[in-house]
Amino acid sequence: MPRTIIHADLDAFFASVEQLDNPELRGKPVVVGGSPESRGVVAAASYEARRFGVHSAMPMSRALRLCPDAVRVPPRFERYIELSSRVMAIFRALTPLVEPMSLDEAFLDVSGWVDDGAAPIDIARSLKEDVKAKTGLNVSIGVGTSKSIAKVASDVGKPDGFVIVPPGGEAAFLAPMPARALWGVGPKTEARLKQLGVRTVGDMARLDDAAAERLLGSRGLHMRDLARGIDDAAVVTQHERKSVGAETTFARDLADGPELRAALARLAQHVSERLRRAGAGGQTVAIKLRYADFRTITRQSSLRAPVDAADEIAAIASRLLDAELQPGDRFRLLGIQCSKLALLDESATGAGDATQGVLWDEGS
DNA sequence: TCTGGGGTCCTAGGACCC
DNA sequence: TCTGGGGTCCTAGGACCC
Repeated sequence: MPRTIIHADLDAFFASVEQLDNPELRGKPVVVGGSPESRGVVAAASYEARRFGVHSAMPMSRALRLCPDAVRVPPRFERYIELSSRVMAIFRALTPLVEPMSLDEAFLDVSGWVDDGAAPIDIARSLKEDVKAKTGLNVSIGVGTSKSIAKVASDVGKPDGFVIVPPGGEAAFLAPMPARALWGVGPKTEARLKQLGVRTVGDMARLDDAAAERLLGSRGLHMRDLARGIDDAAVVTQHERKSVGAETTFARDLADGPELRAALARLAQHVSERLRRAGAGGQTVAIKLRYADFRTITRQSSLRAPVDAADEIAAIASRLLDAELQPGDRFRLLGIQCSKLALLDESATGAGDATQGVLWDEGS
């Protein structure tokens, strides 16, 4: 019996929320993200804005040049989290087997309903209609026998997509797609594949074991299997969190001094609060430095015991920063990250949840 | 054109141990 | 006195995802 997996992806989520909450923005190009003066990038663009070539992760300065009539809205994460929770609750009313991938995206395993005689198309349609009726948001739906197929199916249907890949039709569905369509094939891998004439997922599917490993490394066989429509990864409802970090890009490059040190203290405070909320501490503290020329380094230090206090985290981060400082250095970004997490306080509000991967934004 | 912020996983070299 | 081999941990960088 094949599984039935749904991938559900809210369309242009942050931008759609802004249009939902402010009717004046409907039908207009909307870009959500930081200001061009503070070196912001696009976190989400409405489809009206995308017609001008605007997309996620694009520098806001460029987005506004491409689409001068766009309305820029700063992100309101609390609101996105609120709506995301409502959507995830709708998913969980259908099945407990929900794996959120971000605020706007999740996998659902509805095999149980299908085993009981329900048709995948009916389950998926009612889910889509339910989200629209209860939140006003459009969700693109992909249905297939695996996560990988469902994901690609929801991608190709966007926006307001509804694509069902029947069992047995996986390889034929994937074959004409560009290799980049597969999860895990990014710009670098795509370029390497292209050099050897591998352009489509179908080309990838034809690679023999040796060629797959040579081109794609240790994950080669797995990637090649994905290209063949073979994917037995389960929908996982709980993920263990591995790290907690915070970083900030400055509006202008900073030399060492009070401003940089104040930023470091704020970042340590932020990371500390999130660790404590989860009842966890980190046994490794790392800093990330991006220089004015965009060169980026990380430096980390492992401790004898996990820490969660802001002043301790700040002290370790300061030491790492001091060790790297050279006269004349200017920085555009500073980050602090704690990893090797351990539970310190089981009674904290989200203990157990130290673990949970929750709140990513959409972006790209 | 001038490049965010939150993550995960993989690789590779060196230290260290037996 | 020319030099094994395996395992594990740590560090740093990079690809990738949303």
